Formats: sequence, structure tokens, C-alpha cells
Amino acid sequence: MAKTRNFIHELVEKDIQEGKNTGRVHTRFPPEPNGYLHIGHAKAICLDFGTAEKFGGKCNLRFDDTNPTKEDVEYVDSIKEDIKWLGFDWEDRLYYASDFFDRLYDFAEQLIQEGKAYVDDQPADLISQQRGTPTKPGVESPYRKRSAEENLDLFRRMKAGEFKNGARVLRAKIDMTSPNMHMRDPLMYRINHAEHHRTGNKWCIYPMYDFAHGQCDYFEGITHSLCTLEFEIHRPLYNWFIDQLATDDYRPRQIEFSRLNLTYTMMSKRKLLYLVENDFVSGWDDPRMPTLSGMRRRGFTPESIRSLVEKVGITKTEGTIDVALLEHAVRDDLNKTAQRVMGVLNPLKVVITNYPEDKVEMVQAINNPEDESAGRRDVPFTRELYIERDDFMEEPPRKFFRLSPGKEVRLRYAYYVTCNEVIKDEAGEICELRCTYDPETRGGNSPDGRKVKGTLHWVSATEGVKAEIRLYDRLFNVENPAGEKEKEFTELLNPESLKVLPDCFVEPFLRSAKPLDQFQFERMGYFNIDKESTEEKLVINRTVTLRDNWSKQMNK
RNA sequence: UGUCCCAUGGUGUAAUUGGCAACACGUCUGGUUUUGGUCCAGAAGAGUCUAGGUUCGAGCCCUAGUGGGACAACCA
Repeated sequence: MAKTRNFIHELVEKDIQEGKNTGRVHTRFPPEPNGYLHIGHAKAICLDFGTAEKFGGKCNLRFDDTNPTKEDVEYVDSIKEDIKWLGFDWEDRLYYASDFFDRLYDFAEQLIQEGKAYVDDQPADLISQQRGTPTKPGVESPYRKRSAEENLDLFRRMKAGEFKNGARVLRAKIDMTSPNMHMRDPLMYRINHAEHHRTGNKWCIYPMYDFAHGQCDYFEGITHSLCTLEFEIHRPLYNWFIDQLATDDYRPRQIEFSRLNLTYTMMSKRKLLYLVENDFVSGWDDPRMPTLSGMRRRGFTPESIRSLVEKVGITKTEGTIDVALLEHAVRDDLNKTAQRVMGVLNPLKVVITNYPEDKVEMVQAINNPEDESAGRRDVPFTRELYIERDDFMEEPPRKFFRLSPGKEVRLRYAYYVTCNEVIKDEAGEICELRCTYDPETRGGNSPDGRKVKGTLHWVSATEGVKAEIRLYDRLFNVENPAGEKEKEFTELLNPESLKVLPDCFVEPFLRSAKPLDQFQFERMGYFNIDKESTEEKLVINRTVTLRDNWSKQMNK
């Protein structure tokens, strides 16, 4: 983040040069605790914390908890965890909008006394009607001219709990004819007899977003309030309230940027919640979810997510990022760090007929060719092995470098083997291959210098470990599910987004692996250990495949 | 019949007015390779939504148009 520059950094820089807010830079990340954070939030987090860091300022974490009926501590906890995991630190600056409920209330009374706010007794639908439309001005409420005394009395009784939900609201008195709907006497407080996750039953009136956000920024000393484009139209109102509140030159400034969209995924918290509640996915941390907890479980690294955010930049144009860029970001990171290992997803048995029956021989394998310090490990080689089903073809096409009848290939780090016989079951399915090995080729090189084109991964059938491997594909079948207006979004789900392979085999090295540990299965992709994995049953997620030029060729 | 925002290769971003537009991903070639991975070398692909204007000179400034988006929740 420190390297890149964007229009927001330019504006901040200008503010500093002009000496605004005494040259301070103080940002905030303000999630509502009503759902789990997703990769779209990661963009905001990186921007908020990254901007502060770049200019030697600070960034607060503030929970925007003004709507108790939708919010929950479960979300608070997950949000904190996800931000830390991403690599950011709010230090001692953890706030809640609810911390400021008293000050907000006092400010509301102030506005009432100044004749800038009034209590409206009308029901929601009437108020909505009177608001007009974007093209037609609104009309004033009959309660607009109430005296400050009456307003104050009513507002205090609202606070005291005298009225039921929806009976009255507090409105700012601005301009019912404004072309900006948000300036047409916006609601400041509504009555909601609900228990709040922090303030309990102290309040039965809660401030609306517009009456809370900017002021909280002000109370916290925020200088740059960065948010997504949909709040652009709120900015005049944001400034209006701040102007009523401010006692000197200090002003927080709202700047908007476009949110992150990814192809084949959906960022709506509401819709993600729907998927969770209706069991379309296993939970907020289902590895197919674009949530940070889901991506973490799937095997994405914080580095890869930060790298993606860096690559996409910050602008006001609304675009959609190709998931391929995300995939590149993980591969790029994992390639440098992931322990290499061999695992067979779709096992095909191979018997080395000229290899001793009970022999277990250790061959040495490199742990990470990109990192010499990762060292080496021993992998057991035996007479009976598994190889990938896709690595054998009875009638191979041109340029098929893998195994086929009569052909010789290298088993990685072990020996050259030649296929002599194909065994099939009654159904005609290939169920076993009989091969011979060349004892002279131990380690994978032949003393006579003969070359083999193909190198296959393998796992000992007797020493290997069985595992369940879960393969994930895009959650949605269409590039832009949010843009599909005709169909219900659940109809756009990819029915094949999860494939469970119960009978995979991995090398014994994986026995000591713990949840979240990451590996590259050579030639197959990047994988990690799932949280459901136990000593009895190894459960592994595929994060992403390796780039695969061969399958690209085959598809042409 | 409003206000505001946006518009650069397939995608996402650059370009402090003045060298027929740069980078990343993706795509395609070729090389290296005990991962058809990585790495290396190279290629194709836009003339900057349109029309005017300002200027010696405009992707950058102005105007109009076109296209897309936001705004009418007691949500944030």
C-alpha cells in the first residue's frame, strides 16, 4: 500500500500541504457488526489503515452499531479477528458508535433548541410520501413548525420510552425541496425498543446512520472519512451536521471510492447471510464464500489479499475484477512459501512387478525449490503405488508426456518406470497398471543419460495416508450475479462448486499437519488442511490449482 | 422529466498539458526445467465513448451529447 498512489492520497497530500486539521491524518474503518467481513471490506481496510500508515497517521476501528435489531457480538468478534488476520492493528483505538450515544443525544437536543430539528408524529409511509421523488420536490410535514419546547418535551418522552416503535421520529429541518433527497428533512432518531449488544436497555431511541457517522468521525478526530460510492450523495448531509456541530476549523472530510467487485462472486452481506441461513453453504466460513473467514479457511493468505487490493487500485470507476487476478495473487505468494508434497486426488494403482514385495525405501524430496532453507524430506517408495488417473491414457493423444502402454516416465524423486500391462475390471474400467522400474534410475536420473519427458507424482499405496480432499469452484455460474435481474440469485449458484473426493492418498508427511497448514501438491495445486481434519480423518481443501498449460491445450 | 458520479487494450489501473499511450493480470510464441509449476525471452491486442471548442499542441481543460451508475429504507 505504501508504494501505490491514488487520487485519495493526492487529496490527502493536498490537505496536509494546506495545513487543514493541523496537518493530521486520521482515518477509521467503520463496519456494521451485522455480518462477516468479505474481500470487498478488505479493500476498505487496506485503504483506511494503509492511508494512515502512509502519512504517519492513525486508523481507528469503529463498530457502527446503531441498529440493534440487526447487530450481534458474534459479528464484532469475527470482524476483529479478520482485521488482525489481514495484518492491521487499531492498537488502543477501538470505538463503537454506541460509545457516543450520549453525546449524539445531547447534540440532537441542541439542534431542537436551535430550531433545526423537530419531532414528527406521522407514520413512515406518510413521511415517505411527503418526501417526494428524486424528480419531484417534497412537501413539509404539518409538524414541522412545532415549538422548540414541544419538540424537546416530545423527544425526551421518546427517549423515556413513552411511545411505541414507529410512533414518532426526530427529523432535521433542512429543505424539503432540495434536489438531494437526503436533505429533505432526514430522520435523525427512530424509536426501537430493542436490546443493544453493548448498551443493553438503556436506549429505546437509536440514531440513524446519517446522524451518527459523521459526528462519530468528529468525536474521534477523524480527518479523512473514506467510504464507498453509494455514500457520495450523503456527503452534503454529512457536512451539514458537522457544520452544526463544529466549534472551530477542524472538519473531517468524506471521500468516496468504488467498491471491489469480483467476477463470479457476490458481495452483498444480505445475500451472503441468506446463503448461510438457508444452508446453501456450510456457514460464513464456507471455503466458497468471499468472506475473509471463508477465504482463510480455503487457504488464501493475507499477503495474497493485500496484494490483490494493491493491484486493483483505488478509483471512482465501478468495475469488476477478474477472479484470475486473485488466483494469480495466491499462487504468486504460495509459490514462494508453500511446502511441496505429493498427493494423488484420483488414485490409480500401480504395481512395480520387479520391485521387492516388502521393501520400503526412502527417497529424498525437495521441500521448496524456491526456498533452499526449507530443506528436504524422505518419502517412502514401495512396490504398490498410486498415481493420478489422469496421468495414464491407454491411447494417448499427441504430446501426451505421461504414462501409456509401453512408455517410460519418471516417478518424481524415485525411479523411471515403464508400463507393461493394463488391468481392467469386468466393466472395462482400468483398475491397475503393471510396471517395471529401472533400479539404475534411483532419484530420477538414468546413468545412460536417456531422457524421459514426463514426471509423475505418486504416493505409496502401503505407506501413504488416506485423505478427503475438497475441491472448490466458483460459487456462481455467471460473471456478474449481482447484475442478473431476471433470476433469483440462488438460481445462479454453481451446483458443482464443491466436489468431495473421499479416497485420496497423500504422503505420510501430511500426518503431522495441522489445520490451516498450506501445501503445494506438486503438479496439482495449492491445498491446506481444513479445520474439520482429525487424526483419524485428514480433510484437505484445494485453494487453487496450479496454472495448467496442458489442460488448456486439451481444451482447444 | 431533477441532482450528483463515472467513461483509457479482454479485465483492472498509469500517463507532473507537449515523444502516434505505460504497467499488471489474461491470451499467444519460444527457451530452461526431475512440478506441462516457477523462471527467462518475446508477441498480439487500445489510438483514450461521440461531436464541437480552447491551444502551436488535449487521454488530460470547457460545452453538449451518448452510455453506465447512485439517490425516493424509521438499513448502513
